[in-house]
Amino acid sequence: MTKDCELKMRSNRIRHKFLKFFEQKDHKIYPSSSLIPKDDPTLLFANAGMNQFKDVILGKKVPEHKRTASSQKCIRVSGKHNDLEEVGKDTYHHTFFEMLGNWSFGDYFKKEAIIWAWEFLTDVCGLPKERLWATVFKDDSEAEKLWYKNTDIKKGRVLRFDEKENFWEMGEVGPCGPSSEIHYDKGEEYKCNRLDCGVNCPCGRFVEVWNLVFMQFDRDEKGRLTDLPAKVVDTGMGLERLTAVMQNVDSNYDTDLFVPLIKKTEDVSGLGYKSSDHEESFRVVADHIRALSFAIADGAIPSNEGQGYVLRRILRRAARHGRLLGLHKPFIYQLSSVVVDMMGKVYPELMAKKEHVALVIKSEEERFEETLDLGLELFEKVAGKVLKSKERVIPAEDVFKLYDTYGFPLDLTQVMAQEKGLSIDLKGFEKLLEEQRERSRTFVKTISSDAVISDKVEKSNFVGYEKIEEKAKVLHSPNKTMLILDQTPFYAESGGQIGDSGVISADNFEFEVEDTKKEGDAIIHIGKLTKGKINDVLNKKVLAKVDIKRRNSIKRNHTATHLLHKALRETLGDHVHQSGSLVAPDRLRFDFTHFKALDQAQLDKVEHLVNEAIWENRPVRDKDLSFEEAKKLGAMALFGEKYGDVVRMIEVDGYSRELCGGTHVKATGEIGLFKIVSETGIAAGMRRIEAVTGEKAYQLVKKQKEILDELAFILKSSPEDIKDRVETLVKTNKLLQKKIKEAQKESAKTKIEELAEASIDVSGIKVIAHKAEVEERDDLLKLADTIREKLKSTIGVLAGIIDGKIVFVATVTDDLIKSKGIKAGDVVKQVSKIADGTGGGKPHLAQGGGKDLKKLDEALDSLPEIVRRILR
RNA sequence: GGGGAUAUAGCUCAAUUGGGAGAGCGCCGGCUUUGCAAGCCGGAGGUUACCGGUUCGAUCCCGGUUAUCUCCA
Repeated sequence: MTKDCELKMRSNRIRHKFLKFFEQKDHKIYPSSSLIPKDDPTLLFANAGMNQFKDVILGKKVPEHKRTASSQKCIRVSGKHNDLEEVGKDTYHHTFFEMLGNWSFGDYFKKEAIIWAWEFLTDVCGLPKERLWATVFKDDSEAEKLWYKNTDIKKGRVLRFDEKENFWEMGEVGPCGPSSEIHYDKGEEYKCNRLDCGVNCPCGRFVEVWNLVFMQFDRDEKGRLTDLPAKVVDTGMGLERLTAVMQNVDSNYDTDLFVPLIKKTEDVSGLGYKSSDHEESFRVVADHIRALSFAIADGAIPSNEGQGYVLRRILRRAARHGRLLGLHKPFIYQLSSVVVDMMGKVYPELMAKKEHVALVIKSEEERFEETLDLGLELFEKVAGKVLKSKERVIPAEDVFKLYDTYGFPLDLTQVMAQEKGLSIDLKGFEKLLEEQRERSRTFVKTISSDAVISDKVEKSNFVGYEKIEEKAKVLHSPNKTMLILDQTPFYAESGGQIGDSGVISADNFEFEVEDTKKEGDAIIHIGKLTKGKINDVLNKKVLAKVDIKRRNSIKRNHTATHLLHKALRETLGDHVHQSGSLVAPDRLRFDFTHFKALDQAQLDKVEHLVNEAIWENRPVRDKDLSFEEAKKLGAMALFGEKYGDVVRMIEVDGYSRELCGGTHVKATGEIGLFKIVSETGIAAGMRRIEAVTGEKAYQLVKKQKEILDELAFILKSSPEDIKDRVETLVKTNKLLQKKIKEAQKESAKTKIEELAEASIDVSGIKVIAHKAEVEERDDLLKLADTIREKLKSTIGVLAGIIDGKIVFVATVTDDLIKSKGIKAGDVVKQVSKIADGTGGGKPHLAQGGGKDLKKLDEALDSLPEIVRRILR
């Protein structure tokens, strides 16, 4: 092939050629793992090709294949050289990128890795040899020799660098080793002014294309290096960079991986990428939409914490740059379909979740508008205050609060301040931001590295599909609460199904298993020792017995989950995808993509479909077959789930096929009964259904029937008539309450008359002191109201005992407030004081209280004297 | 993981120093009218997120929990 032809090679073709190349070298091609790490809490997103092989590299798992290759979806948003805020400023940083890589786990090492890398770049990609340079670690003469001996790289083109450039490590401890990089020289015209401009120069003339890591050492806590028993080759080559080199363009954004996105943004905004002053904004939007589309397709959702919050920030940054392009309405979601069109064939999860991705992005864009609106309001308040005070600068505290608490972008504050002829205290702002950083930093705990190589790989054989009890040998016990056996019927938590519990026993030994988990190839029984010593059973035979009743409940719920999945797709459409699942003994929970709440009719239909499948008592079979075969049969697979060569398919006869490693009933009839308990929303475009089966479902129905019967009995009615009965009861109850209120008012009136008659005259003011039998504070207040309504020139103090304490309510009629300036608050304060309390309130009505019940009468009796005092 | 903020009627939000939980919109009913977000009158709707503390008394003060928003890591 000629060079010119190769220069136009499209990115899809480059990716394909890479994988084919290594397939021909006997590598097993792995699909990319999900961007959402499954079993790695230290990782927010997949960020390297090796993520999915971590357990193999750490020696926790035996590799299925010794040679593998993949094109891995990666997202990097933090780290030394990749800050989110930097993306778009230059032409080569990205949040989302694809990493091409090949691996050897204890198979070939440096020699082949170097030869093949060279062969691929020069032969397959046709890159000119005179433009390629290689680097090796300064102490790695072996690699240097291999380069010169096995490739026709020019003399002097293999350079040595130190740890910073050419030594790789996973953490403080664990596997590590030297690396060798291949760089591409873009040419003399890119040379910078530095005298020593060359490979690794920051000017960008030399592009690092490929990094080959040779893991050959294991570093322990003391920093000592020992040889790894099985050496590992781990390579990584960014597809975006390679494509830019291959397509002979300066910028990754000028490759066919980005051009369609930029073009679409041009269409939507009406601006030109190169002809406007907004190149950065175009790049930001094009980059971010890729990250958003892929991450959401893999099941992530923008939210306010962790991984979801990263997505939210990416989206908001894109939206902000969209605004710079004049796009003030949601538009990013429209770009997601371009991503799907470009890459949907390579990453089918994009295709399947197309609508979901657009919907989630759109609703998140709308949410951002709300945040901005709120911030706008606050800004106006702050700006108004500043203008009033005749200052010209918005204080740093206010700017920071807008940014920190309300998420109002700093640049927006700046622009809007300018429009009002104001400036902002930027220095002060930065100081506050730095203080905030410092605060956060001091609290960061160092995550202890789990990169500890076990001395041996423990492998437990799972026999629980056929058996629920089995004799087994105890291999290892990391601590008193964990046991690892050579084989076990205990199912380890996986695929949403929670781990089994049960008992592991031997003569004079008993271990209660509360939960079962998996780590690498080892199945770990977690629980507590109830008899004997663990040391007595190490390497000895024990009997592992699963709690069968619990297991059966789990089986029912798991098969029911498959039926539910199918019924949902039947009822709502093929856009429904599982996005989470919990299978427990007492309930099942199923999360899926759908845009709005299910109505009662839909829920009824789903529930009915599932129950129908149960009544038909369909046989349930499991089959081991190849992934391709399963796909051909139309089995539902979970995107992002790792599947080996051989997959297990659960087939409900004539109903559903799903890839699944869980335990299931033999026939659907065992499920008995299926009842949906709730349907709720958990995020934009996501719904959750909770349901019960078998005995739990029966108990639920039974309980409800009992409640109905009980109600019927109380209402002296039949379950059928309850509804009518309650309706009339509610009606009459309301009527009665109304009547009571009226009656109370009526009796209050007469009461008031009595009180008025019993009042004491103090200088022409009627003074009422009355102790009332009341239930609550409100009754006194209502009575006081009536006094004020019916009487003139009156001061009233009402007292009651509530919860063992005295409550006083004082009221003063309007004419007295106006003419004499008497305040109910003053009155109640003095009265309460006598009973060891205090009080206060408004002029016309006040409340107080006291703890000393014995003083109640004395307090009331002294009211006339208090009034006299106030009048003086 | 750390900091800041919010949680009151179906929705949007009020409530002086702690002292009787409100408005607008929406909903229901009536009247007046036949239109363009109509007018008038009446009504329903609240465990002030949850738990605890201080107090005679907590929407308000203090502590905790949960949810949401937001910044930092």
